[in-house]
Amino acid sequence: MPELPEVEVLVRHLAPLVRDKIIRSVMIQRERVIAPTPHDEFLARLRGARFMAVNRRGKYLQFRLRSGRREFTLLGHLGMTGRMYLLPADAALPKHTAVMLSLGREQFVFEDTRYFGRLTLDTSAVELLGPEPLGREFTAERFAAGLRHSAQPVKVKLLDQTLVAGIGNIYASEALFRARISPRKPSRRLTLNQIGRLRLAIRAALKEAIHCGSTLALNFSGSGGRDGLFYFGSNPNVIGKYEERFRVYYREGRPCLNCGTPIKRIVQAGRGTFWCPHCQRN
DNA sequence: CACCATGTTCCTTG
DNA sequence: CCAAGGAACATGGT
Repeated sequence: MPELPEVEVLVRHLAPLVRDKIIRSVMIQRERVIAPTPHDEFLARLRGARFMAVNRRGKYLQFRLRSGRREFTLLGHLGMTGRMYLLPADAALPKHTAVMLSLGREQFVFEDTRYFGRLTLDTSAVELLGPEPLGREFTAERFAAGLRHSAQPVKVKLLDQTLVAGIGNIYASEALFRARISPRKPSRRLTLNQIGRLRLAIRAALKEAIHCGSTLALNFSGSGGRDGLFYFGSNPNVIGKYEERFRVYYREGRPCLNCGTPIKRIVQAGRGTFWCPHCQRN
C-alpha cells in the first residue's frame, strides 16, 4: 500500500473515523513493529488515550493522542504490506495482525503480512526526512542542492527520504518518465532544466495518485477485501488496475504511451526500474 | 524450485 | 568520515 499518495489517502480516511475515540485496551501480537518502544511502556501510554488527529509526514502516519493533559504522537509506517483500518469489535482479526487497539464498539487493526511496518512511540525517524514534495519547502533550489554532489543514478537518489520525503519505487519511475529523464543519469549531471521538470513531475504524479485514490470506492475493512490502493490487489469493484494507473511501472514489454517503444525493466540498487529507452534518453 | 514484491536499516567496502 | 552497495528483515504470489 505504501508510498506517499496511499498514505495520504489512508490518513484522510482514518482521521474522522478515529477522532475522539478512546483506546480501551491494546493487543500486541508482533513485538518488532513497536520497537524500540518497550512492551510495557507501549501499553501504559496507549491505554486510556484519546485520538485527537491524524497527520502524514513522508510515508509515516502520525496519530496525535491525548492522555489527561499530555499529548503525544504514535508513529505508524506501513512498510511494504501494512494496512490500518477499523473493524467491529466482535470481528475476527486477520492472520497477520501486528497490533490491535480496542476502541469500544470498534477495533483499530494494524495488519502487516511481512511485518516491515511500525507502530511505535519512537518518533525520531521523522526528523531525518527531507521536505514534503507537495509543500512549500520543496523548492527547486533545495532539490538541486540535494542532487548536486551525488553520483548515484537519479532513480536511486529519489528513494533517499532525506532528499525529499515520500517517493517510493513506483513513483520514482513514474516521475522520471513524466520528466523524460533517464533513471540511470547520475544525479549530479542533471541540468537545472531537468531538475525543474523532475520537481514538477514528482508533484504531478503524487497529486494525481492522491486524487485517484480519493475517488476510488475504498474498502479498507480487512476480510477478503482488498482496497483499490493495493497495487497488486484485485478488487473487482474497483477500476484501478496498475496497468491503468501507472505509465511505466510494471509495464515491461508493453508499448510506451508516448511513442510505442517497449518499456524496459532494469535493476538499480536491487530494485526494479521501469522506463522508456526512447523517451528517457537523457 | 526460482524469482519477484509498495521499505528501511544495518553492515561492509572502497 | 563519507558514499555506495548489498544483505537482512518475513511472507506470499507467480
